[in-house]
This record gives sequence, C-alpha cells and structure tokens, in this order.
Amino acid sequence: MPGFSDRDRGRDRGYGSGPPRFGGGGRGGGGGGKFGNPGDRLRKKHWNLDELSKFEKNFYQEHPDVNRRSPQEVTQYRSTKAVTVKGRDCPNPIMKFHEASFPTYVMDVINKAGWSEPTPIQAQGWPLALSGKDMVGIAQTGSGKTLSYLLPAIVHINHQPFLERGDGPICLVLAPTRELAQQVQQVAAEYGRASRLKSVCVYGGAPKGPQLRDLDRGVEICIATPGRLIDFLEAGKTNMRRCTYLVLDEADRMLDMGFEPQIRKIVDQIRPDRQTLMWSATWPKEVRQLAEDFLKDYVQINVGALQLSANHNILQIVDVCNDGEKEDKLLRLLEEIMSEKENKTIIFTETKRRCDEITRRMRRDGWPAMGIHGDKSQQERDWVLNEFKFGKAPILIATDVASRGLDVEDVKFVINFDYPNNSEDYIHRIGRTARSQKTGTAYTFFTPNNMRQASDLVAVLREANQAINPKLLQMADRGGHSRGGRGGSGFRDDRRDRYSSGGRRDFSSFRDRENDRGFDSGPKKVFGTNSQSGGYGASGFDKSGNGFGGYGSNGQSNYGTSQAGAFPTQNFQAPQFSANQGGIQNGMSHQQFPFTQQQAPQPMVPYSMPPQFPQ
DNA sequence: AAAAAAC
Repeated sequence: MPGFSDRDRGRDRGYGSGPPRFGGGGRGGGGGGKFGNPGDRLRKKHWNLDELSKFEKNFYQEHPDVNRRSPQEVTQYRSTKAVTVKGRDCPNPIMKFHEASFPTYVMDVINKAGWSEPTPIQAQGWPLALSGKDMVGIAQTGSGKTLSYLLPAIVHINHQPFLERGDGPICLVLAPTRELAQQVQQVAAEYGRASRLKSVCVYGGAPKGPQLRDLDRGVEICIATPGRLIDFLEAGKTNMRRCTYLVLDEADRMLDMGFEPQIRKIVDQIRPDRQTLMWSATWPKEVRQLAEDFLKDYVQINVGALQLSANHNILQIVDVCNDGEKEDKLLRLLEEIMSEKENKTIIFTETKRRCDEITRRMRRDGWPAMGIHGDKSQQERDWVLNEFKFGKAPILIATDVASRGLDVEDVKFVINFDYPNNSEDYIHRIGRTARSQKTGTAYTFFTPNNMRQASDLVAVLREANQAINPKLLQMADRGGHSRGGRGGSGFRDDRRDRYSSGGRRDFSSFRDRENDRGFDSGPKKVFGTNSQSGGYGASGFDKSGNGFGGYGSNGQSNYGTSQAGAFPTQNFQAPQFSANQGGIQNGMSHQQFPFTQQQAPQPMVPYSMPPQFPQ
C-alpha cells in the first residue's frame, strides 16, 4: 500500500515482532533518535511542524485517487450526504473504504465489520485527519464519529517513533463521561491491537492502580475524563510530552459540564505542534471560542447538524400530559413494549432521585429494570451497563449520564419520562436508539412544565417529518420565543439566559383540564388516518391532542399501532406493534393500577438480582 | 433545579 509500505514492513519484521520496546530505535524506517529525547524538543523555543507531520503533508501526493475526484463529484457527494465543509484546503471525500488507504492492519478490522461504505463524517473526516490538519467535526453521535478520529490516530501513531520509558501517550482523547471514555477505549483497543498499540482509559471512580500500571507500561492512546487525568499529571504519573494527536470528544457537552478550566489546564501542557480534532454536536459560541484557542487553521465539517436535527430513522411520539399521569402511562407503555420481541428500552429521568424511584417501582412490579446515574458507584454503573448491553436486563433507567455517546446495539425504544432541560439532550437521548442504520421509537412525556422547550421540540419533529401532537403545537405557540429562527449556529447561546431569567412562569393557565384528566378522553384511534385535524397539517393526531396517551376504549393498542402511511416520514417503516395479547388487557382503566406482584407481567428475559454494592 | 466529573 503506497505510503504505508515502509511502516508496514517495519512492523512486520523485527519491530513488529513484539510490543514496542522502550529504549528501542525509532519506529519504522524513520531513523532512530530523530525524536530520541522528547525533552530536547520541549526545550526548543520554536516548534518544528515540518518534521513532525511530514507524513501527513505527503498525503495528497501519495493518494492521487482521492485528490483526482472532480469538483462536480465532490459537490454532489457533499450535497447528497448533506456534508458541508468550511475552511481552507479540505481534501476531497473518499467514497469507499479502500480509498482511505489505511494500512492493512486497519483495513482487516474494517473488512471484518462488513460495512458497505464509510459514513459521511468518515468519508470527509478521514482524508482530512490523515492530511494532518486540525479539524472540527459537527456531527451527531452514532454517525461513525469515534472511528473518524481513532483510525487516523492509529495511523498517526504508527508513524511516530516508539515510546520510550517515561513517555506519555501519543494520542489523547478527552471525553465528558466515564462511560463514553470506556467505550472509546474499547474501540481503540479493538482497532489498535493489530499494530500492537496499547491504550488506557483514565477516569475517576475506579482504583488508580490498574490505570497507573498501564500508563507505566507505556500506552500510545489515552482516553480520559479530565479530573483523573489532571490528578495524574499533577502527580507526575504521566506526561503530555509525546502527545501530538489531541481529540476533544463531545466538546459542547464538556463545556456544559463546566470542564473548560480543566480542559485548558490539560491542553496547555500539550505541545503546540500537535494535531487537534474537536467534536461537537452543536456549534455555540463557547465551542467556537474553544476551537479558536486550541486549533490552528482548521477545517470544519458539518453533517446536517447545524440546526436541531435528530436521526430520521427514529419514530418520535410525544404525549402531552400532566406530571401526575406519567408513572401510570409509563407502566402501560412498558407493558406493550415488553411484549415485543426486541424490547431493549432506555427510560430517561431528570433527576437521580426520580431515577431511583422509578427503578424501585418497576422492580416492585416485576420488571427487569436497572438504574444508572452519577451517584452510583462506578462499579455498579459498569455492572448495570454491561447487563443492559448484553441483554440480561432489557430496561435501563437513566439520568443524562447515559444520554450521550452511549453505544448499545439494539436499543429499540427510548422513553423520555421527563423531558430534558434542553433540546440537544433530547436529540442525544433518542439517539441511543436507531443506531447504525437501524430504526427505533422514542416516546416522550411532555408536560406544561416543559412549555419553554415546546418550540424546540416542534422544530425537531418538523425537521424529521414526524407527526406533531397538536397540543404540543399549541404549547409552542404560547410558549414564547423559539430558537429555530436563529439559524442554529447559536444553538445554546441563550442557555444561561433561559436558566436565570426572571421568575418562573405560571403554566397553570395552559393546562387543558378537559383532556389532561386521565386516560379516558376522546376517540382513540390515535395514529389512524382520521385527518380531520386539518389545521395541523399532516399530523395524525386527533384534535384532543392525545398523541399516544389515550388508552384504548376501542381495545386497540394505542402505543404505536401506526398504520403505514400515517407517518409522513420518508425512508422509514413505522414499526408495527401487535396489540398486547398478554394477561393485561389494553382497554383497562387506570383505576386498576398499580399492578400487584401477581398481576405484573413476567419479564421477557430471565433476570438475576444485581450483586450488592457497598453504599 | 439538575446532571456530570478528582481525591
């Protein structure tokens, strides 16, 4: 493979026959000692960019097939895939995996995974990252983002001299949550294995010992949450002297969580001639500022994400109701979901306390549910997540600790028990389903307390061609300003204002007392084709706005009994649910709740109690 | 008013 042959060969003989050795010569044919003593480089006043990224700069010459793409072809690709590019000298996208010219040790893993073509962010991001330039990627999770930066990282590392004793990582990835960091590390381990790269996940809440051992042994890739890494850096347990490839994953999220000082502290220690890649789901001015400070002459790639945009493979259903109704509604909904064959479900709550309450309630009713939030020990969090991942317990109840990045295959349903504080979180939460070309369904309870998010949500639903609950539209009308008109670029700019402005509004006047009383109002063929809701466009809701909240006076399952065609979503087959044939009838009224232990539906999946964790 | 993250 042109351009990589030196390195490949270098690895195949001699160098590759064992793990990279401390004190060994340079990696591949680069000539030992070029960077022999990283300390020397640190002492230099001027940073020699040319030396470091010679490989990256040669990328174009080595891959004429990528460059030769005609401008028309590029334009067409970018427009059909809704990819926009901003910045100087952005290489053309690749359209097939082989065009990326990854070395065989990477291609083998790609081939084994059996994907058909690169995702848009990969198609554009790979050549860009491989060319050595700084970049910003604006893309949703689930878009193939992790591999977009990890594979070029692996190539980059393989073109650097071997680690020597005392060297820190060559590639650093910063992530907002521990779970995300662990996940990224798993991918890094999988793809780095073939070229014998070692990786470590540095995060809090877990014993330091193993992490320190890994660092001490020498790791090329370090994935970290900021706190523990700073801890280690300050204690001199690791260093950033060798770090030349920096990734900030979920940058917007990290800023939200107030990590900015920590991030700056870490990045200040990383040599300025590094390559920096920043990833974010949104592009508010805080993130722009961070990019200005940390990146040089960067190219920005957007994948249809500058405006609020959710994955179109998700069927989104919003139930406008009152807070008091939510719990019963949830149990009924769950009953239907659990009669499905594929039923992996995440339920999001606003608070940790609520998360615990719901978990307790569900378990009391016999559901195989488990909770996860930030007050639980890391040991328990890991355990719960694994049980969920491997299907031992199909119901996960979570706070926003799990809203982003979490990549569990086959999540078919997301339920927003509480609507999140901001609409990006809504998009991230529902994005836990319908991953990698699959489809999924998101149910959302929306109450008058969420009024100020109504217009955002409507915008999201519109963009995804979803049927919109007229009650929600009503709330959006009365709910005041919409962010939609601002063109999206400043999506979270007004965050602080919204949180601190004035006193709380009194929403009671908006309550629709007639319809919010219970389960009993109105005709119930919810998603039928009764489009007398004229004013509401293509919406399949009836006038009462009972999106999926009306429970079966006609004995029909109202959750998702969607006739094909009721949803104008393109390229999407609305899931067909059978009416529940189980012991609990759909037409039952809410007075019969709560379930007793005996009545409770049996879990679909054998479920064992979690081990006892220390409080 | 809440969530996450270092001890």
